[in-house]
Amino acid sequence: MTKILQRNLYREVADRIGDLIEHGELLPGERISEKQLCDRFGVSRTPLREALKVLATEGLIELLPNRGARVVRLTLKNVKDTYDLMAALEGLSGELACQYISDAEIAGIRHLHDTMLEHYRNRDLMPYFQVNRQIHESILAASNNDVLQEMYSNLSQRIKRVRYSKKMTERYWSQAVKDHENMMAALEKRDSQLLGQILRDHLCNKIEVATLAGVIDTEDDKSVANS
Amino acid sequence: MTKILQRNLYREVADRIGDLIEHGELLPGERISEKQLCDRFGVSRTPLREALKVLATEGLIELLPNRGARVVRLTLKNVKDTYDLMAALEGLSGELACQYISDAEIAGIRHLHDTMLEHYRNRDLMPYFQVNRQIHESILAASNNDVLQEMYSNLSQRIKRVRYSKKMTERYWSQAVKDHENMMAALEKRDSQLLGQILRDHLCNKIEVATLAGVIDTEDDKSVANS
DNA sequence: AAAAGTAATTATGAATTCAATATTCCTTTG
DNA sequence: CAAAGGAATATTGAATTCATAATTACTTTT
Repeated sequence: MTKILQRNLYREVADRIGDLIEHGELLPGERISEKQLCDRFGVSRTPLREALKVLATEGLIELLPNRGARVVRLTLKNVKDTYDLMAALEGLSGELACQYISDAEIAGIRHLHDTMLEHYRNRDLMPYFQVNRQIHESILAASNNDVLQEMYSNLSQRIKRVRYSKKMTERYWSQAVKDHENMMAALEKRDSQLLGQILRDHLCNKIEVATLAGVIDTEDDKSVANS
Repeated sequence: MTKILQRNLYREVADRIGDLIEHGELLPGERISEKQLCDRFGVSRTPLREALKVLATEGLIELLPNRGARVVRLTLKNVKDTYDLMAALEGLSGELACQYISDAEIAGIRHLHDTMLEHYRNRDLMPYFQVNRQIHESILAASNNDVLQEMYSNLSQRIKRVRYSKKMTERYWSQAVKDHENMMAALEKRDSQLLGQILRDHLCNKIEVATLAGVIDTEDDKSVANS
């Protein structure tokens, strides 16, 4: 059932440019020079330009006619909009998961959940986040909706580079854990409406938005004055 | 506030290929010949291939390495998945719209609603659908979430070509109209939770899926046997 | 010296060319 | 006569080339 991954050069290049953006080697608002990237990757302009077009449709860069491309500058509103959307998608994933998930899968998620609680008790932030993500991904996978998963991963991609801000107040954290307790209960009862509701309201997302205000691109970084 | 629409050649070509797919001039599973389309549009292969890459990202075609491209074959599950997702997005659009919508905008939608009822009373199916769509689009626009709107229109694009099936049983139709009455009421009260719920459950979508079974691409049309 | 205008340079947009892979058609063999 | 093998053809993948628009550097003028 493993998908045949087609390795076109353009896709390879697009992924690597995506990495550069994610890791901050290409900065928001920064002009992307074709020649520079061609030299860097050792490819000609043809596949590189194809990659840029794809990245533009994926929402990571924007194309300025006759003036090249630049990394999309994420505004606070933009990120907030994206999180709202992702919350809705998570809600749907929960509803659908309840319909399709197997006992074994639930058991797997229960295990992740318990592991996460352990990390919470030890206040191990990074492992907590990692398992947390695995839980959400497991539910998404159990949703049995390919289109949903595709969309979610696209949105996730877009905001990856600002998602590192992992500050977490005790108050928010304990609430997030409570949410997860409720999620787990709803999932084990296969209560699709309830799980959907919890996931839509799960404030994990809102927390991040709240803590993001300082991280988001300001208006005056690498941008060139445009007419 | 009107966006400067960039008119790259590749984007133009992508749109026109999209039209060909929508109108059934390129059939699902059909092999897309680059040369043929180049001649048709009078462009070279460079912008055409860029267009194909973009269309693949948008989910309208699929690229087979070294074997060209072909129109995505929509399965019933695929369409169902897409509708589920769109319903979730509509729900979100309703929730958000309640927060941001102005009295004037509500009045506008009320007017559309009354017009739609008139078409329903006269059993004018096409005008009914048209105004119906306008209502949903107005709510979406009032959501004030650009990312949401972008995603929705992409999904909409994908299934456009099977969305023509406009059969409608009396029973379903009257239920859809009732849904709309409730929507209108929720919107005028700005009850975001309620409107969200109604839109998620609005069976307009499910109707179409139900009537689609016969329209969807079968497994044996234009496809070439692949190893 | 600052601003405006113009030439030179550079970067992008698109077509063409070259290389590699797949497909077709024909021949050969069991 | 069917199936397998191989040459010829066509198609795709990627680099190069040509054309056009934008940017920069320089000159001129006030």
